[in-house]
Amino acid sequence: MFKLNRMTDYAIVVLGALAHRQGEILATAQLAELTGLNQPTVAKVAKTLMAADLLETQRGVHGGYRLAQPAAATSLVQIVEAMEGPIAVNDCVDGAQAPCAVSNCCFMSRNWNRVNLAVRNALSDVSLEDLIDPAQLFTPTGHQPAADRPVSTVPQNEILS
Amino acid sequence: MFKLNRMTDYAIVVLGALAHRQGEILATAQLAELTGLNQPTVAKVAKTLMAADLLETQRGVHGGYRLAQPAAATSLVQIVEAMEGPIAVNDCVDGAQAPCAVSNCCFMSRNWNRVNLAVRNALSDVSLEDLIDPAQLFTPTGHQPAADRPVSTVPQNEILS
DNA sequence: TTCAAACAGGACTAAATTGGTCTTGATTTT
DNA sequence: AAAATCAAGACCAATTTAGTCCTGTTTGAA
Repeated sequence: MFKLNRMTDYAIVVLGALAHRQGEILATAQLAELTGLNQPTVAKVAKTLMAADLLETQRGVHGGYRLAQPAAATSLVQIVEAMEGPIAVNDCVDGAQAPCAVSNCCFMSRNWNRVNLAVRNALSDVSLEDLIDPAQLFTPTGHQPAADRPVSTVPQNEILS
Repeated sequence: MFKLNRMTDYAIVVLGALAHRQGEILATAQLAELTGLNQPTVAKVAKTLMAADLLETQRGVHGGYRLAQPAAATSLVQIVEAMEGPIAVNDCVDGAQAPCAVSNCCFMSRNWNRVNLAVRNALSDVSLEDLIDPAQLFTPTGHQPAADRPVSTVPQNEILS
């Protein structure tokens, strides 16, 4: 558990593709080709990332998206919070807009904040630049768009080890 | 996001009630009364906690549940993993039973493991004992079982501050 | 011995969330 | 003016989660 949404996963891949071609403006169709995602999905992800100021847009014929800041300046916490909202293991912490669903909230608030902070710190320690190391990724031949669940065709052991 | 399931929230409350009456065997009906949850829900939570060896059971007429270990020895990470399975922000880490849903897995594995470890450490720093400080909680009068969404009636400011 | 209280282990349904697609409109370049 | 592209949001399908229920088994007491 504590799993990221699929959309966050997509966002990382899309941002990774853009980081790899830093400065270039890429249309959603190009991004779809590079990442193996469907174009509408890329568009949806890009819109969410736009709202968080992680992307810049250019509309019109040769429009598309580009990173709003250098890859080294974008941390995982920004990406995750852009896609999933503020980090909060339950409703009792930080913003605390909702009242406690059950009773554990009130007397646990301090501990929950500690947990949240640790998660945030871990995520902010990883930058987008850290993720695009193997440069051979994000080449169209390396991926094939699949109908419902695009899967990387890059051999795992080659990179992991 | 990164939010805990409702069931995990319930588990914490149930364990808190048991911790507060350490050693005593409480039936699900009693736990329901103490926590403001419905009895079937308490039963379900207890079964899950049993499977994780966090509770001991006594069957039969005067049966019920009791903590399997002292509250100080039970950490949040045990509770969370009991209810939600192993901590893994995505499928690329630790067990890694599933192949990468998208391509970010392979080259991010190291970073994801770092994040997971930080989350686990944060959760293991908080024990069940830390949670039952305000002893006046878990008195039947302090809660009223609600139909669908039991809400604590304890004034927040009194404890939080 | 019998009965009732309690847990064991699932199956099952309903609700909520998430993922993915589509449509209509605005903007920009050619 | 037309085509390519993003903007914004509605919408449906799939998945996950929450909650309930049913049929057993175990245990203590009458």
